[in-house]
Amino acid sequence: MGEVDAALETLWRGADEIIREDELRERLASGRPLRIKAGFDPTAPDLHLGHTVLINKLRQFQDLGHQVVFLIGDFTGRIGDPSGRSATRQPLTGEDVVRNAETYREQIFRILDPDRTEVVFNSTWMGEMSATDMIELSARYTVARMLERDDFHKRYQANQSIAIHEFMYPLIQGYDSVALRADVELGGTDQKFNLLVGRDLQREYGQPPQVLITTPVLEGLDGVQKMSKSLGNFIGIREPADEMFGKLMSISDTLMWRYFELLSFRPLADIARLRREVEEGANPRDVKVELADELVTRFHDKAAATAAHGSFVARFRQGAMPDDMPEHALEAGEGGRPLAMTLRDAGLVSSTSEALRMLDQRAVRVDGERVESRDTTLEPGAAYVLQVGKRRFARVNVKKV
RNA sequence: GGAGGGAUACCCAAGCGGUCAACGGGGGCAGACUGUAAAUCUGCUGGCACAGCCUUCGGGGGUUCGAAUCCUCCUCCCUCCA
Repeated sequence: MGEVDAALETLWRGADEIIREDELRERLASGRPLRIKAGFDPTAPDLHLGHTVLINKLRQFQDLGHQVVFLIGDFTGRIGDPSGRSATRQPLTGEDVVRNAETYREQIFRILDPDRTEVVFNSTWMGEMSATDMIELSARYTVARMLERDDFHKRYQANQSIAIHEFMYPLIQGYDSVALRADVELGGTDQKFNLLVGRDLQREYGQPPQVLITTPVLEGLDGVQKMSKSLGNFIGIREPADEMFGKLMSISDTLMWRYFELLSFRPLADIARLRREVEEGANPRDVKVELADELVTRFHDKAAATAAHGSFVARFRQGAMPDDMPEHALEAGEGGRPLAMTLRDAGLVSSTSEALRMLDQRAVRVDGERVESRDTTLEPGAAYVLQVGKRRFARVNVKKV
């Protein structure tokens, strides 16, 4: 198998579509470093594993010797949100953008090679466009073609409003490719239309059209909905090692294979072997541990992963307490401190009512001993380890008044 | 500009004068079990100084012994017509 074939095979992994493969092959064969573009929203710089599917692909290109152009869409971000209804969204200031960009850097370089990454802002060229330039750009695309985009099409059919400026976003995104002379652009499957506009505009401006690679949307911890911060089903790449490890262990045995395919860097043959082993009776838990270990190592380091594994086993298999837990010093009134209130004040539950429910459900432990009575009080002058469920701990020092 | 429809707890969604702190589902949490914070089963899912009390059904005012349920005004959303 030739070098180009090997490269293509790597690039296909976890990719949804490559448009067009023959063009990509040709460019890879040219031997020159290609310019690989990926655009990011200037807001929400808290990246999670879902974002890394695409970033991993950028990394693969770097490993093959190509240059990544990490585009921050600050121009569009400063104008407002494209999807009509969220008029309340605050436009970002220049300072916000700079700060967010810094946060991006800090995060993406856990995966990307800084020497082969260029971070650019589209305000650099968009900000200088005159009204004339803008109209010229708009003249290169038609309403009918815009309406090909699924969401525009549906809204148009359903007689829902489409603001004119919404048409501008794909144009601007496409023009970015022109300005950057992108060879390849990566995006989620939901970006396909916008990416295609880039191809058309490049042709309009006399450039060879970029190759598109779309990456699938990663499911969140629930295994059904896409991973997103707002749905709360995400694993942030800046999360502490223990948390990351635990969350990965909490995904279902089925979802685990999807994560292997899209997030692991292990060869596909390895993964196929693991799958076979599980089918033949190996414990899927142990395979999941390997996945958790690899990913925690990537975003922290090997030592952190080992430690996280250790505390996971200790806590969930052997019921041990975590090494560090939040501590609180609280005062007791006459006759001790009611446990329910204390659980609330220590932040283990959100209300005394919830504390009482937890007591009823036999979920509360004090110093490792299960407590069920609603009327339990804690004697002043001592420290206690309080636990709700398997994961919530706090150390409380009850002081005499 | 005109005519209708809607707004219920984290989300979806019942309820249409008392038995409603409000059915059901999702999500979340907990317990059991277990080879995992998998799967499965069960329970819980307004607040409080908790066998009682207090505040919730878009907002205000009203009718009534009693309202999420009826009347009225207001706000917002949607559909159709222009």
